[in-house]
Amino acid sequence: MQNEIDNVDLGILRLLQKDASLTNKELSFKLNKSIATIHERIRRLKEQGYIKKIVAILDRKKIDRNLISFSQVLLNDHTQKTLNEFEEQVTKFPEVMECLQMTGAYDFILRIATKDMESYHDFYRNKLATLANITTVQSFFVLSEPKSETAYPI
Amino acid sequence: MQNEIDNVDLGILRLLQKDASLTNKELSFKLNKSIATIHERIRRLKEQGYIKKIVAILDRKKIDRNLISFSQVLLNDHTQKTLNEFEEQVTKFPEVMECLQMTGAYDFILRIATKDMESYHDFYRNKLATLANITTVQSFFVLSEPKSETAYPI
DNA sequence: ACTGAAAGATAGTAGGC
DNA sequence: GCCTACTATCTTTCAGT
Repeated sequence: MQNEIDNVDLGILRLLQKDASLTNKELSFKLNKSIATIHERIRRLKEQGYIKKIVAILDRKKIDRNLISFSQVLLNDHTQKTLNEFEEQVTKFPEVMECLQMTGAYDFILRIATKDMESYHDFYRNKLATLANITTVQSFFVLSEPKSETAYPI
Repeated sequence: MQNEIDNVDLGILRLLQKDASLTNKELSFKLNKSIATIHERIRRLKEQGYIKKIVAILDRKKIDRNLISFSQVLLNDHTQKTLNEFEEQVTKFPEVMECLQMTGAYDFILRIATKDMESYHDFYRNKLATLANITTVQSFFVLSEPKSETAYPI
């Protein structure tokens, strides 16, 4: 079993990133391969970890997540212990959709989804700000989303 | 047709956000409803826009997107024309996965996915920096991803 | 609104090229 | 590695409650 990827695999990944509800039959037509071939390719792409998961993307406004905040966090120090503790605790908060350790002036960027500014404030005061070793938190809020993609162009 | 959502709908959304390859049969078992009911609920959730799309999430490192940058962009002015032009042009770049207009010191945050620092540099010099009306670009790079979720806890 | 069952479509498997 | 053909399973529809 080789670990290289060809144009058929790329085509499958390209299409499934945009719409994973496409059937093998539809893929086989678009990519000029038999259904069985498509089936086997998808099995391999999952097995080899190219496809991590298939998920439903929801309209966040419909489920009352109207406010997205990006919060840049600076910690007091950067010992293994402090970093691990912060990560462990902050990733437990359901409001935190994303926690990324970054280069630059701040240590982490958090993407935080809440119902509105009031619930963000509540999260900030009663959850985020209670964590140990935080020096600074700088928050920005999303005004509009001209582009938001999960699909990598490949 | 009512636009309210009940516990069965919530259960479906909760499960499909995590794994949209679940069959109606599996959902019907987990939620104690008939297959036909699940089927009808999902149809409605799509029709009403709760479920925007079903997508495959890829492992970006497997497809050679090893570097993620967050770039904060400040524009020269904030006329309708300048904002629209910037949005229109920056969203066309395939490297730009996300373009968010923000409150605060900067106007936009971009999430940029490239192969490595060299290809980021190429993008920056030959694409992003060529756009009109940019005052400042401040970029940070992802070191690690302690948490990265597409599923809202509901 | 929910259900069970029928009909049609798709996924998954196996054997041959 | 790709295909056709087969079987199991799933989706989709619909009459009945």
